[in-house]
Amino acid sequence: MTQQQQTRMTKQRMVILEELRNVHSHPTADEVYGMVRQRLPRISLGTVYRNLDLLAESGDILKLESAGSQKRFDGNVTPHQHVRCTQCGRVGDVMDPVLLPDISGARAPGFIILSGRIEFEGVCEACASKN
Amino acid sequence: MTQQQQTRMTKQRMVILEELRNVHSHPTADEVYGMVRQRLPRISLGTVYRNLDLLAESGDILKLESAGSQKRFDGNVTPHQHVRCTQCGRVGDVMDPVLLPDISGARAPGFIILSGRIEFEGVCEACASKN
DNA sequence: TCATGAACAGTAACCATTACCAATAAACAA
DNA sequence: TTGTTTATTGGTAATGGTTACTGTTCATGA
Ligand SMILES: [Mn+2]
Ligand SMILES: [Mn+2]
Ligand SMILES: [Zn+2]
Ligand SMILES: [Zn+2]
Repeated sequence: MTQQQQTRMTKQRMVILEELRNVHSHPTADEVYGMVRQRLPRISLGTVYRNLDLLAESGDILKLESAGSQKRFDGNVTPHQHVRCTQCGRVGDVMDPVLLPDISGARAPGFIILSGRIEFEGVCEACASKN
Repeated sequence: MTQQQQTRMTKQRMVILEELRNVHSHPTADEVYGMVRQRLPRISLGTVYRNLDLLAESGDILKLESAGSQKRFDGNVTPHQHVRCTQCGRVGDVMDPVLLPDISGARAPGFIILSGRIEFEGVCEACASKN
């Protein structure tokens, strides 16, 4: 009989979650680190990474992954979609009815398709004004 | 007046392109390295990375940056879509009419949306049989 | 208040990818 | 064919993001 491992609500975990819920910027782990350090100056980067993973695991936050750029995190877990700036990697929310793609006809040899999601790409204002 | 830099077709670049066109597995850079080394045992991993980038730049191959820890590469540049195994990261082709999502109504504050693409997720046969 | 061990800070290790550089070899003109 | 130019190579060091380790701390329930 494996004992269910209990989780403790630490000050660090609390602050990380609060800070993530207060912004719409989809920060990277080191950006979260910078935000949280204003309130907990002695927190370590490893603690930030560990808690971001645990919070994503438990469904309290979203982990946005894309190979080649660093992971980003989202305190808003209500269903919505994202745009990614192809130049700087910044992520924004898409303000629209979440249109789920019809994947009923999709076949892929050697794979069982479980879900489909639209990934938007574009340019953020900061990058657009640079060009 | 900047001189246009010319590109040379080296044996290494040739073999990398050929090997990529011969498989449907969407290999990672180190997997390409393993494939190419059978024909060019003295090739270096850096050369593989450099050429994968150049070939993607010139449009001869695709660089797939979907979620996962490593980028993957595709010698098939005809329009098609991909599934990614959420357990092992393997990527497969989706055999279906390419349904481009309608992004005309999509708005994202602070972003200019340029394109949208369906990301399929699922489980590959190898992982499915493990469960 | 105390005992337990989950979580911590600090730091080392890891892994994918890039950068560097002297040596090599495509490309092209003679 | 031969020589010249310089893009590209192999080998290796460096980078950047993330994860692993370890002794100490502190959240939690008895
Ligand atoms: Mn979001
Ligand atoms: Mn493909
Ligand atoms: Zn940008
Ligand atoms: Zn798999």
